[in-house]
Amino acid sequence: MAQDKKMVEAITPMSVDFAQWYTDICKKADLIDYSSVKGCMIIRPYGYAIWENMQHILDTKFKELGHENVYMPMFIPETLLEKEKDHVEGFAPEVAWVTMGGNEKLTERLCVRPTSETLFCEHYANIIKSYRDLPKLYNQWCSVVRWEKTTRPFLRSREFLWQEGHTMHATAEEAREETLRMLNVYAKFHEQDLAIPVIEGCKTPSDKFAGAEDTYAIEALMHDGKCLQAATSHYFGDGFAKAFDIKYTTKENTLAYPHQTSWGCTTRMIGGVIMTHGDDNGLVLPPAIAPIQVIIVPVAQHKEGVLDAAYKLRDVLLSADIRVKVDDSEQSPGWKFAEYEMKGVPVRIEIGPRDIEAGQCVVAMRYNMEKTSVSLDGIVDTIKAKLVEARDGMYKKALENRERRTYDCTTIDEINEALSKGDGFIRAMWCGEETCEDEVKAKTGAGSRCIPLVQERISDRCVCCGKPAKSLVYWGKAY
RNA sequence: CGGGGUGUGGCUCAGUUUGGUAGAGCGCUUGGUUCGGGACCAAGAGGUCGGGUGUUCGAGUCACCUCACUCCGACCA
Repeated sequence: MAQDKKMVEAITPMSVDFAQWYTDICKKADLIDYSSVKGCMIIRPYGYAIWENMQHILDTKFKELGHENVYMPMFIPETLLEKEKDHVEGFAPEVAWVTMGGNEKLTERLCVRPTSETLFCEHYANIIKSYRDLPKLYNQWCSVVRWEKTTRPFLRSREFLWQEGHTMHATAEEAREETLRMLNVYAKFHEQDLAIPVIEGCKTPSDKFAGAEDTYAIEALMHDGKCLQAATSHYFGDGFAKAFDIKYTTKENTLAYPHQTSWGCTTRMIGGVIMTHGDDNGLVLPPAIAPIQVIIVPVAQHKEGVLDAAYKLRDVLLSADIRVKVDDSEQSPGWKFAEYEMKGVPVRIEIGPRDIEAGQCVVAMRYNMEKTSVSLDGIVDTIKAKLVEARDGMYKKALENRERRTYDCTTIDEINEALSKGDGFIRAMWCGEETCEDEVKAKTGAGSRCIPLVQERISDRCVCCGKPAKSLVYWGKAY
């Protein structure tokens, strides 16, 4: 068996057409189907199970940190959306409107939420009266609508699932801490659970969220060298509080505006997982979010004892809280191998007459396609170790890809030369002027991605104008 | 929103140049043989050709309109 051979003919190879490869995986791994409305996708059970696993990990973490889940309406009256000027200007081009109720024209049109800052603010204005009411740490899981012009499954759909945290704090310091705390939650989730290395950073002023004082984000590098903003966390200061007249009485009996944050991540993360870990045989899922962590494929299952051994093995693993399944369908073993590789199941166990006789089974790892025979004694510990190994191996591979595609540059020419070898992260110094930011993008195609929290000084001069540099910036072509 | 590509059984596509009885492979159903990398044989079911309007004796095929998907740009989670 040649391990480097492409075993699934149905998927367009990455090297031939990365975009096509991506959509092939979305469809062939049964993650999504298209619906009859442009940009609105059907998330199928296998895709949704991935989302549920992501949700569960994050939701648990949010609650540990004191956040409470709520649900806000999906409609925002136009006047409410318009209360914060920058915010409405940022979102107006992509909101969907409801203008009719039944057969009657509404007196005020309703926006289908693109994000819920305004709704939270309206509510907070009603319930925050005293410093004793702070902080307010709310989160909601819902879908939002943004009328995108071009759409792609998970990466850019008109309706997408997400989580939005909205918090209110007595002081700016507290709110700033919260902003970074949640950014870190996202970063850890990506690195630990999704095995995706990320850069934590701050957006440049031109790239900030509409209405935010500071926008932070985590940026990941995909297999093709393009960047993906994987999650964001915003510090709002008291701008919205002022616009929505949210005031509380302090201990000293004075009136003050609270300071606000919001932070979110979306089903786009599934796209990030696909484009970070996937290969020409299909999806490769990190164990933490894989709906099936271990697939057991019985070989010659009609022979006596084979299925029983498979079920027994399943039960042992199940009792150790491993998400495991036996595929006892009538398909051939080869078909099953290919099928679960396409679906990215991290670990496959083959068990047939030869194994049973030897007290063994075959364990195949999805991320590197390695196959080994292991003893059935102590199988739980073996498989647990394999799942850890899968996460670590995937992370290492992704990090190597990022490092291979990260270039330090001090001039525009160097950027262009670096990018001629393939897309990736460009690290270069910046003076802080928007004109330079625009010029870099115009001349190289690489936009500013973020100002990393961990700063280094790779030169004293701006990569564009040559004036004294303020900060190191990551640049790249983005999804 | 600009530029390309594609819409024909569930899926992938041929047929469109030159208008004349709707095709293939895969999948599906049934029966049998198989089973350590997408098995094989036999029989069977399944399509108003994305939608609309027009031209024509006759349209999957020609014209116009429209919708969707997809790729490449600009904008965005």
